[in-house]
Amino acid sequence: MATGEADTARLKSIELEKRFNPPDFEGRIYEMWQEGGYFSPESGYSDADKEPFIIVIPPPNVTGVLHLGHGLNNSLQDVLIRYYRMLGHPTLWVPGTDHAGIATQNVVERMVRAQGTSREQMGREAFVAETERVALDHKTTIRRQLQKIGASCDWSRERFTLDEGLSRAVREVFVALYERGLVYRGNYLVNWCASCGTALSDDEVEHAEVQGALYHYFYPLVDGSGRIEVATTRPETMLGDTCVAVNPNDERYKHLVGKEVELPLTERTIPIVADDYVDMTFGTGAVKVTPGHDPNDYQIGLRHNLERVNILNPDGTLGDAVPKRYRGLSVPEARKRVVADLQGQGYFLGREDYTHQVGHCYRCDSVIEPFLSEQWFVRMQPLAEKALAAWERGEVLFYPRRWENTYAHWLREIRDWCISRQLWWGHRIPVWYCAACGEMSVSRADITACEHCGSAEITQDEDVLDTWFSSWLWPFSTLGWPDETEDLKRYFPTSTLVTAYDIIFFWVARMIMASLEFLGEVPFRDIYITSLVRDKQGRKMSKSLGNGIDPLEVVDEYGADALKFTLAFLSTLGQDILLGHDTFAIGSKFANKIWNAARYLLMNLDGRRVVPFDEIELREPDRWIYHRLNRTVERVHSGMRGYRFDEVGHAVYEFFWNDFCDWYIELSKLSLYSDDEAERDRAASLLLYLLEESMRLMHPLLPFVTEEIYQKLPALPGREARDGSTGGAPGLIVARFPESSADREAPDVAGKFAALQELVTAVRTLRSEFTLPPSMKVRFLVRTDPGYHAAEFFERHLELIRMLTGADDAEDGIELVHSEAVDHSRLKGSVAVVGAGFEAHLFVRELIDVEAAVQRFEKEIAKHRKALQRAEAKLNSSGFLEKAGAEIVTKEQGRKRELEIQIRTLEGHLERLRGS
RNA sequence: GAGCGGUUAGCUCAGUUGGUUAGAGCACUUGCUUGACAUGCAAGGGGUCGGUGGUUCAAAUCCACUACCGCUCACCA
Repeated sequence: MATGEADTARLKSIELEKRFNPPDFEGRIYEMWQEGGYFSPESGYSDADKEPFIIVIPPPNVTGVLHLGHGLNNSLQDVLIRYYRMLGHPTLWVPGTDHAGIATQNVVERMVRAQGTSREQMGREAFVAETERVALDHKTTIRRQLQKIGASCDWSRERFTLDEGLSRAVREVFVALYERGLVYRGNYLVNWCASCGTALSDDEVEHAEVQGALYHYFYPLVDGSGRIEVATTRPETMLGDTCVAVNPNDERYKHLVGKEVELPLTERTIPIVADDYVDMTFGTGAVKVTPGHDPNDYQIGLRHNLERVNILNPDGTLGDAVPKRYRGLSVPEARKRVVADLQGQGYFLGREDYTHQVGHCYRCDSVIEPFLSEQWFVRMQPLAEKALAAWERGEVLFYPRRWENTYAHWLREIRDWCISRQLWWGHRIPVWYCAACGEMSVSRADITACEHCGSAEITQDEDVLDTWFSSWLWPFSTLGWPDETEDLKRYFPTSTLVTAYDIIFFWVARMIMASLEFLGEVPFRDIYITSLVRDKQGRKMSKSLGNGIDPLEVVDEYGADALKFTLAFLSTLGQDILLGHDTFAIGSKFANKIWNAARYLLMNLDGRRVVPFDEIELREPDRWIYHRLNRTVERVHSGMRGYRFDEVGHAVYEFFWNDFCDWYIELSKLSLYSDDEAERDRAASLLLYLLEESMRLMHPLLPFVTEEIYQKLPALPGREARDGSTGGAPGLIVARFPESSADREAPDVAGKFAALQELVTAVRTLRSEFTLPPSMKVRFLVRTDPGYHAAEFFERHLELIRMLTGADDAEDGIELVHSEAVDHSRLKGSVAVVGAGFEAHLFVRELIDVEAAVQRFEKEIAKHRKALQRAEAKLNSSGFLEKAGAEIVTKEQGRKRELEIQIRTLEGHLERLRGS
């Protein structure tokens, strides 16, 4: 560079706030990103030849606000998005929310009840309008929260499952599946939640063990020839019994098959039938059968052509099918009365405690009743087969792999999907029933006349569709399907799905089904299953336990970077994360470290000139740090590719803190404060280049602090931005991600530098053990074995060693000797520390406790002897010598030699110490 | 009943294809106002890898059995 330009290129020092305070810049930085349009795949900062990288957000429910699970999930999505964006891929993260039918309706119902009204009083239209208002509110909150944690979603593409376009997708799919015979309507036994007032799919029922009872009683034979004893956990259902079943091979009952029994408490008589289903060994071997209220009984009923008696009303009370005295009672009330009546009338035989599994509503935890009703279903078998085949062909990959079992198992055991919900909040089922001809019309568009007879006397199905019936279309409905939009062409299929394991079949498997059915391909290739967030005791975070952590509070307290970095750092593949509030100190401390390192470097720029990188002579310590950086870059890339966020976090943490701050910045002080102007420029420039590259490397994990620092950096010549301009990118967010390169590899230098670190640490350890404060300069002599690989390296970096060990500044502060041994006379007054291939003698004998030093040596010798024994044992074993690889044997031999030397050396020192 | 995961320092977790003295963060001990950082610097102590048996020259790492913890799935009245 021409010296004439020098003055104009002189830098001023740059001030960063002394205190690292994320709120000072996070909001401003996010705004800058948004205004720059960087969140869009068409930002102009991506490479034309690269594949787009697309994520669709798992849409949070509009029921509430984000919890820490969302914090984790979205932080990791942001890490991926930012990484691929910096790699130059057109990158799109589609945000949005889910209308969450039951949950949201429940929330709003509670709200209106608190206001003294009710859903029924308000009427459907007003209630839905109110729900829309609440949903909008929550959508706004959720968006703000995602922005606060730094999510770089493309907000111009935000979607909601009830949007016009997505609703059209829902209709298209419903009607198309109906046309293909995959959607049907029928009167079947479904899971009914009386409290929510709706049917549920099988997957929405959670089984829990309940302490109940097995009630025994009998039914008398009509012909008076005897009786048959049954046992049940649900005696009240006997009011809907339509037969008693026994096993056809059961000798005890063979003669009774075909006979009738009286059904107590009712006026009815029912037959005894033979059915293979009945287990002769369980209970009495005779089963009361209620096809209207038990799935097994339902099957028996089909086989024997039995009547199905529905004893319940939709609200869970007993209905008109039962005798008057039981009508209107709740199930528990009815159970009591039935048992009491059976006792009163002499049918009751006793009860025994019995624990069994009972289905509960996943939303409200009420007991689920099998309930006979008219519902819409999806025939899942054909869809499941496709989804299974796609997985078998390797078209989707789970991280970690073991979740594929969950996926495959669910698909193999697939059952039809009940999709109607007796709710008001959701996609209204697009079916109209005609009062005139009795036919139904299934239509993509709203209709005003019956498609069969043209009558206007039609009414739309009152029910709405299961929320998941819209969620399963999310990866393509958000991109515009069923229209053939540009987005759909460009950005479907997406790249990676980041979600939790509890919705693998609710959502993940179904999305794959829907995509295969309607787009002909899987919606994403990689499925990253996040860890589950728990509290420090390992309990699931929940509202009722009050042990949840609000991600926004974490952001307020520590900053969004701390949230993101900590979660990534702890995200090992398939392990739950235990978190307390203070856990986020991990990220917070690291961000603080970054801030302060940058602050220090930038405050020391006054009068410096940035030397173009190509003109800088890289010396050994520089080659060492670039070697370390190169290895780190590789670790980061492989960690990102394998969704090993913990690896990525640890890699950058170790590099930046341990290598760069603890060693490189420290050693650079020698140059940075030298008298030589050119040397200072050289050092400052290298530090800036390293800082800049570190910011790029760490940006996905700590986007805010790295961007803030990046914005403060002076222009660095030779750094080309993604848009072709020089001196850097307009935002770190679109700067180039570091790539590893072979010419940065310097294993030889790295090995020597490690030796230097070993020497420095050894000296420091000795100082520390004898409490020689850093301010006390010491004099020492280093002897290296002949042929020691780092001998000349030490020679070349004597000043460095001097600085790092706190050695005396005098000419003879450190002396290096390369020979087998040192004259004992020269070691008077020293105490030694022994390393592999070298020993250091510190002349501090009069300052230390000799007895302590003796003990130290004894301990050291004992340790080495043990290791030597192990090595010798190996080398004496013929098996080892014959079968182990030559390399390993050589290594072991070298190790043995080294230990022998060290022990001999240590023994010599010990002797001299004792003799003094 | 079936399947899956976990069991490694006081705590929370890493540990690639089996190969030297098993790592990290936190906590702990000691010493430091060392030209940015006490959210810091330097140094240190602390595990033989749940148990048993096996394969191997060699196992935290592979195999079998077993114990405990957790999760998921499952229609036995």
